[in-house]
Order: sequence, then structure tokens, then C-alpha cells
Amino acid sequence: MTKGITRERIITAALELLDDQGMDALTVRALASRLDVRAPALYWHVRNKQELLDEMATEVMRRVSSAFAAVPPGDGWRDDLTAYARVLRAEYLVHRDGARIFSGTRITDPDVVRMKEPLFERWTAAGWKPADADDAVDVVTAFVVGFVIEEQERRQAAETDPTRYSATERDAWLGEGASLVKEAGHLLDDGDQRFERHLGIVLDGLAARPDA
Amino acid sequence: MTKGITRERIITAALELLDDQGMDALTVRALASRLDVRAPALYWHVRNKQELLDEMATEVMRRVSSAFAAVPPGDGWRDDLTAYARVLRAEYLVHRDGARIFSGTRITDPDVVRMKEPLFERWTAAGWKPADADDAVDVVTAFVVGFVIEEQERRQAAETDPTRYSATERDAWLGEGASLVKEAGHLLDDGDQRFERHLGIVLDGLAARPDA
DNA sequence: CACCATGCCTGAACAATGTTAAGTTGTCAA
DNA sequence: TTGACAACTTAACATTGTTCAGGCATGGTG
Repeated sequence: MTKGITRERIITAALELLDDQGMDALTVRALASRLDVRAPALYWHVRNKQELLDEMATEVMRRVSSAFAAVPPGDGWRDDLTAYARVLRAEYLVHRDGARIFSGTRITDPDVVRMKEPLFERWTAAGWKPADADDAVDVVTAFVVGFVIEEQERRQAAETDPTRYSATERDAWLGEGASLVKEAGHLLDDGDQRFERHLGIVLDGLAARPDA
Repeated sequence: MTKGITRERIITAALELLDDQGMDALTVRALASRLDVRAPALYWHVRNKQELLDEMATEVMRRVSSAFAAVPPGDGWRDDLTAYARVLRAEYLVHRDGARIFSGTRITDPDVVRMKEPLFERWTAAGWKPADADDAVDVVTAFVVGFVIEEQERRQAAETDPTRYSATERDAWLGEGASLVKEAGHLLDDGDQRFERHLGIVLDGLAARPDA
């Protein structure tokens, strides 16, 4: 790494370090070392570690924002929200524990929030009220956040303890009875199909509203 | 506090400490002091702090489980899922950053998972397939998790920086344009009504499935 | 050219944290 | 009385986030 630290380079390096080594390894010293610098140097560019984490979250949301902007406008709200949900999930999935870490954090960049404006324009033009549009985005966001948190936890648990998610192990762990829970568990699919199916359910709910 | 530490007392004390002082203050020493004991004493009952956190999460889910069991069975799946969603949200809301901390954590108690069995029995009796029942619970869970994470973040931000969520401040922060985003923001309601409305949307999505 | 201010970084140090090792106390059984 | 075991304490360790005083370059000003 060439010297000459900048705020942006710190943040992207921090995201790389998070992906490589996980949250526990994201220490100020390790980050500094990756930038070929001593730890206190970072404090010239960043107030403290919390501010660094906030900036990381904002950066992630900026990428969501720009990735979504690159998607051609869809044919109606359902296409738009589908694309948004996929982009949001994809960006969370890139980073370890991405959903848990980066959801519900304070966004420090107004542009990320303003991203919603073109969507709202299209939807209100199609007859939605602004309040409905806002609800729609928030419901989908909440769903994606919850889905990916669960998804990433399951993925990580499967890495550290592969037996845990095998059918027979799980059945033994559940003990006697609970046959329906076991049966459902056997069918449990993972990944994209599951996401699309669940997302479809949420979108159907939005479609059921009066003026959708 | 009378002496004589037990695993359960540690966990409940840890939850109390979390609620009183927040996650950062949940240190091993502070917890020990609250139990009138020196820090290393805890390591006799608990392997390490991570195990303590896992147990706290499991305890929270146990309370969800028993609170839900206390609710009289509803009139169909919609009542059941509504009650489940409310109980889950309520239990998360009790603890600081509850949703962020306790969602997507590994459940160490089989009973919590077996809680689903009576629900599945009722719903399959009414014509659902087990896979549909599982999807339904998971979609609602994901939604509640995402909703409460956002809700608690907003609540906390409002405490530390009240100006941030005032309408005029927010408009200024957003800058020029984005009029629809601003308009939607002005209508933003908070709390129970909003939760019920969004939950209703999700449940409508489930109702739209073929054999619901 | 001399000077000095400013921006950016280092070295050393601090308090606080999770965790471990070794020793102490109490209690009950043989 | 002795001994074993459970439950705790004291002391210590490495690692963490963070601060502070100083150093070194660079570039503008007299």
C-alpha cells in the first residue's frame, strides 16, 4: 500500500478487512497495519471507531444506492421494488454479517435517502400516495434486513458446525414429537429461490392494497 | 444481592444490566459487581462472554415462546401470526437494541423451536402444507426483526439527537429537491399503528397464496 | 534565503476489557 | 481428622480503543 491515507481509503480498507477476517479482527491496529501506518494515524482522519463504523455503513448504503440507480426503471412498482430488494440483499451478502452490522445504522449521506425520489415520482404518477410509497419501501426493507440476518447466521453456523444443519442431527436435537416442525425443516431450501418466494409474498401484500 | 451464583441468575442479571446501561456497559466486571462477586467467578458457570450472549438470546426467545403460549389460540392462521408478531416485537422492544442483538442468534434450547408445533398442527389441519407454514412463520419473523431494528435505531437516535428527526431539520439536511421524500417523511408515524399497518400488509401477502 | 505554520504521522503511554492461573475458603463424606 | 470437591478470590496477562507530545516534511511569507 502506498502511503498517504485518506478517509475514503480507510473506509474501503476497513470493509475489506471485515470481509477477510470478520468483525472481531476489525481492530484499529490491524486496519492501520493494512494501510501501512501506525494506529494513531487513523485518528487524524476519523474521530473514533464508532464514526468509522458509521461511515462504513453509509458507504455500503451508497453502493446499494448506486447499484440500484444502474438498474433500468422497471415496468411498475413491483419491478422496482423487486430490483431494490435484490440489490439490497446482494450488498449485505457481500460483507460478513452485513445485514446485522449495517442495518438500522444512521445514514450520514443525504444522497442515499434522496435515492427514493425517482421511485416515488413514478409511483405517485401511477396513483400511489406518498405515504403508501414510503410504507412500501419500508416494509420491503424490513423484510430484506430480517431475511438476510437469518440467512447469514445460518450460513455462518453451517461453516463452523456443519453437523448442526444436517437433517438427522437436527431431528435428534429436537427430540420426541414436533413431527411437523421436523418435516418442515427437511424441506427447508436455502438461498435465492427462498428469497424470491418470500419476497413475492411481501409484494403480494402490497398489491392487495386499495389503490395498488 | 445474596451470594451463591447460578447460571440463570447470571443471565437474568446480564439482561437487566443491558437494559439499564446498554450494550457497551455490559462488561464482565460490571456484571460480576452487580452479582456481588469478582469477575473471574463468572467463568465457573459460563465458558466465555460469547456463551453468555448466546444464553441471553436463548432466554429472550424462551420468553417469547412462553408469552406466546399464554395467548389463547386464535381464530385461524391470521390471528395466530398476528399474536406471534406482537409478542416477538414486544420482547425485542423490552431490551436495548434487542432486535439487533438477539435476532439471528443460535438458539440453544430445542423447546423454543418446538413451540411452532401446535401452530403447524392447526394450520395443516386447515389445509396448509408444512412448507407453507414454515414460510409463513419465517416471513413474519424476518419482517418483525427488520421492523424493530429500524424502530429501535430511530428511537435511540431521537434520544441522543432530538433535532435530527424534526421535520424542518430533516428537510434542510436533505437539501434541494426530493420533495416527495420530504412529504413522505412528514407523514411518518411511529410505533404501534405503523407496526400494525405494515404487519397487515405482510399478512395480506400470505393470504394471497393459493390455499390460504 | 530564513522562518515558521500547518498537515500528517510516530512512539509511548493510559485505562479498560476478556480471560487465565494459582491459591483460598467452605462443605460434606469417609 | 482428613481429604476431596465446588465455588470463589487475588493477581496477572495480552489486547483493545484512545490520547498526548513530539517529529518531519511541505509550502507559503517576511
